[in-house]
Amino acid sequence: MSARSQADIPDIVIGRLPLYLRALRRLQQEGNSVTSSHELGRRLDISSAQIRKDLSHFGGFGKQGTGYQIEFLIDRLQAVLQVNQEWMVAVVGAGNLGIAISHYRGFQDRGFRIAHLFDVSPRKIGQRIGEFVVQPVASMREIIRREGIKIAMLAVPAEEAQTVADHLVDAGVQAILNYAPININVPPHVQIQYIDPVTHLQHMTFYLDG
Amino acid sequence: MSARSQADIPDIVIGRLPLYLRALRRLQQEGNSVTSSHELGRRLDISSAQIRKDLSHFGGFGKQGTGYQIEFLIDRLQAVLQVNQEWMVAVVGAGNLGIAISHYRGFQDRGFRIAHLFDVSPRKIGQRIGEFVVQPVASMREIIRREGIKIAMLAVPAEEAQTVADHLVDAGVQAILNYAPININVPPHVQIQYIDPVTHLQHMTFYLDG
DNA sequence: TTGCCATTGTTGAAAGTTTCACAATCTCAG
DNA sequence: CTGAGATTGTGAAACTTTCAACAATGGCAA
Repeated sequence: MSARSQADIPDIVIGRLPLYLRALRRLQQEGNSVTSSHELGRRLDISSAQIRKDLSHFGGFGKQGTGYQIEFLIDRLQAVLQVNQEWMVAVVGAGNLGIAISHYRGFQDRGFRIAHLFDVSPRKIGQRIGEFVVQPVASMREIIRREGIKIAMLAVPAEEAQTVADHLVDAGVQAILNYAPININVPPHVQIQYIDPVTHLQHMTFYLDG
Repeated sequence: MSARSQADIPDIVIGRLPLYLRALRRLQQEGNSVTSSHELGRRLDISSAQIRKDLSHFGGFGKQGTGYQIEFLIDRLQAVLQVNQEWMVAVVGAGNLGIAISHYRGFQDRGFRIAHLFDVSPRKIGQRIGEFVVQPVASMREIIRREGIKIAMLAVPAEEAQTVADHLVDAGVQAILNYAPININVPPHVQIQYIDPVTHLQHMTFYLDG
């Protein structure tokens, strides 16, 4: 991992912080104000020692004998992950998936807001999808530049993913969440993550009998 | 990981096999018939040594001096992952996400076929979604049992995910891909994997400047 | 056939990650 | 105030994963 590697914390630790955050918000919703590494661990199926060690990278957030103040810990983790602000996100691809993403209400309160939905197809451009009007990929670069958008979600066919990613990077995007079932190459200063349900399914079928 | 741990191969290795498979199919589509650990590694951003070591767990698939026959390697990996057959999959939740999943054409040729789409809402039951008619969750157990379905995708609200998962396990499902943004607990003989785009986004924002 | 180049499979070392175990410290009841 | 019980933060140990290096081997050209 590159760039801001804040005091050299392992990437694998960073990857668990969103899970802690998600579980903490749930605990809070359920009416709790305090929790412990044991309780969190039980819920997440992660050892309590691991949770304590992960959190200790960022300072002593807990209190011996008592545990962690949920609200305080949520605040600190949001600050660490920089999701105590709202990031604008561009979605590219207005097929079934892009449309489902655009309708999803779950980004809002976790630090993200979809700002634009792009597609190449003349059939789709101009169409209204929820609160968005599909915009042409041709104007993507200028819009992303102008609005300083740093994050994009890629929901285009595999064949187009690399090309679109190149355009996004050129426009200044620094983080891409790629839903296309293909690996894409980006410069080292750009973050990339993948979502491909089939890889998860294939991982699980290894263990099934029959 | 539990159950069939075929000669004790690390789970992290199993998790990479679907990526190898995906890249190999792409290489094949592009007209290649042979590849090497270096070429695969370059595409996947994984070291060639790692790829050779991973593959060596399952036997010597390559030839010194030449590399790997793509078609042969695809066959072997599909056999290892047990995706040289077609698994029936049940989708639970006919919201935007469940609908997008049901329309997705990308499962077919990678070992999976969506067999049913379930929902609780009377408004949705009976509705036609692509090639499926939404069926009541009430009849889920019987259908899954009868047809011997082993895999389910969960696209219901977080609040209902644990309950639905319990029903699925009770019905005999052995692998669950959970799209709800919440951790769920299942017995050790059941595989579970998660897809939550927000956790990926939050992972990446850690590294962004600003 | 020989020699050169490419590439695998494998070993052992290095790097990274998780777990253990416990002193330090906090809370609370008596 | 004291002692019991709970829980954190952490250094060291155990374990896992990745990487580097290279002998062995195959293909091919001359």
